[in-house]
Amino acid sequence: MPKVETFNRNTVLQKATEVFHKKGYNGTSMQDLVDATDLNRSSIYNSFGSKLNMFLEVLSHYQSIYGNNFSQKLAQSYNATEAIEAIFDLYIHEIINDNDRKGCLVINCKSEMTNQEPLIKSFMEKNQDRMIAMLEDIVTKGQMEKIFNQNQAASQYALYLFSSIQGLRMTGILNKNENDLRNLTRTVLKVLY
Amino acid sequence: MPKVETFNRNTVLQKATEVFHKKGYNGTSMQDLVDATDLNRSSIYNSFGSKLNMFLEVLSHYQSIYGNNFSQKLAQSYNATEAIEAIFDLYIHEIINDNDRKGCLVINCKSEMTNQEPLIKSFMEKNQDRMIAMLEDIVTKGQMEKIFNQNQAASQYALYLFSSIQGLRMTGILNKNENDLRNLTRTVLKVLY
DNA sequence: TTATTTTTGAAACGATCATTTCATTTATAA
DNA sequence: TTATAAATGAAATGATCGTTTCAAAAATAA
Repeated sequence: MPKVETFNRNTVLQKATEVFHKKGYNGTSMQDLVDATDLNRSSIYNSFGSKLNMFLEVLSHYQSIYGNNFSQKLAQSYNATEAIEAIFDLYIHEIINDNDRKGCLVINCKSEMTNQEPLIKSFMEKNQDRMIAMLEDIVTKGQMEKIFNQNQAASQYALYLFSSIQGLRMTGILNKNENDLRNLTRTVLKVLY
Repeated sequence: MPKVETFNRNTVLQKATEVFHKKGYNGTSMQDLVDATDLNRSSIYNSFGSKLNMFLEVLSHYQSIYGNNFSQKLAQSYNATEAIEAIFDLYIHEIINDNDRKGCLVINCKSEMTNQEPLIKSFMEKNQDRMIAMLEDIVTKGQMEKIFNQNQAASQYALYLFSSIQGLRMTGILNKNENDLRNLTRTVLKVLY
């Protein structure tokens, strides 16, 4: 019966992600999205409902890609040290490859919209919970393996690492010196040992 | 000859700061600024030139207030430990009092505009240099006083602290638990000793 | 082929965007 | 008081905002 959706939803989301990432939510116009996605204005509204709704899908899409990268790296690591280093390594690469200094889409959105859009706020809360749970998992394993010390509860170290990642990502917007970033990471992780 | 500027420029900047802080640069309209400052549209353009120009003045204003707070705290501290703790303490209070989760005006702006506005980018570079210089100063003193270790150069520790502050400020948008934040700060500073 | 359902294109919606214009008001210096 | 120059108010600028509308095109199932 129906004419089926012709465009590839992931491709469209990828294009939309690039625009939102570059210009931010408020800096992106619907015309920008029409131009970037090669979709008709009506098709966007048919498929995504509104600009905010499309952005929320973009966020989830971006998050799931990140999540997959994490899972892949974590699966490859033999112990907690490798795991945590793999994660920071991933961010350092992200920073160095971010030539136009866009920063992190999620962090940018957190600072732009958390206090304005309830749906964004709850996305950020879930994101934070998820990140901290993952980090706490790694720390707990490291502590059980006696690789990490027990000076702090795993949950506290997880919050510390979560905070450090956000700091690293913000710092990396202007400082892309790999030595600096690796040194910074070493300093952050030192407290665990 | 001339009629002199009647409004108080600092008061106007303060009002404008509140709006930009709450809504971000792209989220703030000239109408918002007219409403908030009780200034006429023409007067704003006469006195500030453009929205971007007014925002740049707002940033400087905000920065100078912060700078004064820093100087005051630093003058009151007897050694490097007290100095660095005073700074983190200042941010923790800032976070806890930020009831509507606006975050830090400068950090928000860094993530929103660094890749879009050259004038903002250079402001952020200067801001980073200034912050790191201040932190390096404290670390150097702490190292000379043998309070801090010498495992890393003062400049590297300064970058680490700068990064940690940004992380703390971003984390504080959603997590306002004072125990968590103090614990986080302790963990950050532990590496110095 | 035909009926059905969705996508598409183009135009239009009213609202709002940052900025400009200009005549009027206001306050100063002479 | 009078000449001068800036501040002010109100309206208008053209562009762009997010969103809606609707007839035409397209693709499927029968």
